[in-house]
Amino acid sequence: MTYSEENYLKVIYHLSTGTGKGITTNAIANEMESKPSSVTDMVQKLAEKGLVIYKKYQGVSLTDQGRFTALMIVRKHRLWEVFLLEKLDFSWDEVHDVAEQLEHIKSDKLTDKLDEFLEFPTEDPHGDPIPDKEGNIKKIDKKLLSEVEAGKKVICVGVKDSSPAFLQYLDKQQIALGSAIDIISKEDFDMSLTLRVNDKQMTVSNKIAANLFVKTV
Amino acid sequence: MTYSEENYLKVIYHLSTGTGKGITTNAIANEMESKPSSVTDMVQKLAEKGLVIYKKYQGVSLTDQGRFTALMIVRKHRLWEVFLLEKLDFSWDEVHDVAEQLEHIKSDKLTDKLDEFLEFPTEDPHGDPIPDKEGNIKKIDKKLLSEVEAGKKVICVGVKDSSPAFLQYLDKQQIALGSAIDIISKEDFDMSLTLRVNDKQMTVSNKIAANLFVKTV
DNA sequence: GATAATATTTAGGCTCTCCTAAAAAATATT
DNA sequence: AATATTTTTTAGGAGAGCCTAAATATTATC
Repeated sequence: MTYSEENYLKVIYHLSTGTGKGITTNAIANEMESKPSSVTDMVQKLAEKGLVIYKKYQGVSLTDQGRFTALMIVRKHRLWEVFLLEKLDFSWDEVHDVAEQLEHIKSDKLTDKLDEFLEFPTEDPHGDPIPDKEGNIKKIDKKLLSEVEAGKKVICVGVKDSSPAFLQYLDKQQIALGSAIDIISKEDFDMSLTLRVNDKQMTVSNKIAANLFVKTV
Repeated sequence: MTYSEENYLKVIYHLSTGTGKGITTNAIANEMESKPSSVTDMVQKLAEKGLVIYKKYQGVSLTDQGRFTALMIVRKHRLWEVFLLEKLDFSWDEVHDVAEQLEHIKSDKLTDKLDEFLEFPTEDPHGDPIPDKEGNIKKIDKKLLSEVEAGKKVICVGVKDSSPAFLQYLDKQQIALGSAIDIISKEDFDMSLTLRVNDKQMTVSNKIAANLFVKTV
């Protein structure tokens, strides 16, 4: 399994969650920042190896074997993120890029020992669940802040966008995993929200709210 | 800097220690388990990038920039070895292969934070010195056990061969870094040695003795 | 349902890193 | 010193993974 093949499987996995349909060539190319023709090439190769199901013009989906492989990469990525944050004092906006490299290290023993060293975490620093070594992954009950109606009290449980820019914004606003958020009002015109977080009132745009996962309490 | 380029620099670095002369194409090919013609290709590429000095048929040597790059790879390799052994309970014969992958992770922050997390170790689990971030590497006073005369008392400070087979042999004989060894006698016929280690007497072949670094006390 | 727009695939090419086989240089042998 | 042997380089090619441009299929629009 090459570095590149692993990245394709991971991207297909991420695009698949939620959709039962085939993932389009264009969607993959966008996510990989490559070209559709490159995707077609690779997808055909992955299909020959039995990792994806692919019919011309019909999009692609993971086989059981492909999904398991993808889950093991996601597992490694998220375990390393926990390691970087908890043991090496990285901030949550710094962990992703390094984990992107570390996720490709091949050693089952390393992965399992790391898991043990971290005391079997179930979520990464962005609130995403960590698959276990059998590929089981817990489903986290969450919705986007933008989808909750005004008046509700919620708790921040994750982020959709984990780019440094967004994560640094959250740090600046002192919003972290576990933060309690009161939704005071919603502005119909631009869907912006007025919130109370840490006893402080603030207004956030719809774009912010559409990238923050919360659970209602 | 690609994975492959880094491996070439590392191999050239290791073959260079001790020799002031150019490293031959064949020596590199042997070490890399590849072909001399492949080495010629890569060495020309590294020379264009200013990482090695190369004249046809004259062998190759590292430039300052090439040596520094190699030292940073060695630094990462040895730090990861310490991590695997001390934090994840790997045994000393298991660390090398995984460190071989981890040494290519690119993040200065990661390397330096790892160094700090491990409390700035100066040697790896095989007794080899760890370069600091400026590329300084301490010279360890050591000689091969096979070169010490009978009657001397020495302490094990490292291994030349770090293959699992050899390291497992040492474990079995309860020889570790720091072990005190009395050289009782040397057999002229086959250069085997009779030793006392941990109050136990044993005989080791010249091949063993020629792969164990010791310092005299 | 025909045509326009979009998405996808194919064809052919490029770079990287490796290879084999042949040529050239260096070294060893007589 | 001339020849044989070994080492090294060159030439040409293969597979991976990417690209652009062109062809083809699908979907949207009238």
